Amino acid sequence: MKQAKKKAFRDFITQKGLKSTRQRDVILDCFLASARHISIEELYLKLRAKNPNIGYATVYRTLKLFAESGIAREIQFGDGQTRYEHATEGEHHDHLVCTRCGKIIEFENETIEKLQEEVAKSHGFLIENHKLELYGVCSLCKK
Amino acid sequence: MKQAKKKAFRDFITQKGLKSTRQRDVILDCFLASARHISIEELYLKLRAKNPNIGYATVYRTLKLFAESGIAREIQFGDGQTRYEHATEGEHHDHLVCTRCGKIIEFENETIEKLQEEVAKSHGFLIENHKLELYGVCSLCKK
DNA sequence: GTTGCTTTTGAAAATCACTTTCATTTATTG
DNA sequence: CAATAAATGAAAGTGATTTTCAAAAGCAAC
Ligand SMILES: [Mn+2]
Ligand SMILES: [Mn+2]
Ligand SMILES: [Zn+2]
Ligand SMILES: [Zn+2]
Repeated sequence: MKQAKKKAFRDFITQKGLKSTRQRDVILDCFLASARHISIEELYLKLRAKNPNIGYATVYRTLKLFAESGIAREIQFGDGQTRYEHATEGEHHDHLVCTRCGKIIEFENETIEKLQEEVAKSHGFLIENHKLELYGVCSLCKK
Repeated sequence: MKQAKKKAFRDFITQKGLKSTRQRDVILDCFLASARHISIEELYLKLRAKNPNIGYATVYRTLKLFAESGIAREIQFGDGQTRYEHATEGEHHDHLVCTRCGKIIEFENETIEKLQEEVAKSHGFLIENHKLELYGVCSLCKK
């Protein structure tokens, strides 16, 4: 899993004629070792702990590269911070977000996806991507 | 329709012990006379045309009040600008957004909504609200 | 209507999340 | 080893939104 992503990113770097740098390696390792849906700030702080002089801009730039290479996906949950999650080629899921504790659950629902296609078709639209987020209270916070 | 919203906002103002001001009236009229999904900047410019000294901050503050009172809903289509749309108590719809021309189509799909509830239930979640946006190419832009 | 107390307003400054700039450092290629 | 092109980090810049604060309304209660 992690090795596959590392290889995918190395390939991306090579094929684009970019350079392999110590920073990119460190950021990739840290990202892959992190929980899903990490914010840039969170990742940056985690990185700074072991690499006190890594630049803020470098983290931003590198995460964009991860997304471009397909190993990460950028997500916005509307709290003003961009988050990145691990992505895998051809995989897709949507999110349940607890508005109390911030817990995030991922889910896939084939039927919903099909219905989305139908809605789009009925309006002559060709879907490129979509965003489905369910906000509410998780089982623990319901107490 | 418009009268109902005006009354709803007046009631909100009264019940909250807020004041009725010329600015709030003007902004409400302009908002109600505008197309759906208007950005704050757009509304501000429209307002300035007839009220050259209305403040930027006042428009921001007032739109938040509209949302709080239930007559408007804040939406983010990921272009970095907050938009507001007319909202009606008990009504809900989702969006199809053209990534080429910006066209927005509203739709409702009962089946999708029911399936969302099922997904939430299966994870012990209680949904408070949700966001479903389908991004793609509209029929005109497909040419 | 005047007074007195609050809330609201507008202009400007501040904030926040990012993005750009640019001089310096680093990776890669011959 | 150069030579060269890309990457980095610190700091400045952006753009949307928010806050600050002194002046200007609202809204009672006289
Ligand atoms: Mn996810
Ligand atoms: Mn709408
Ligand atoms: Zn929770
Ligand atoms: Zn279009």
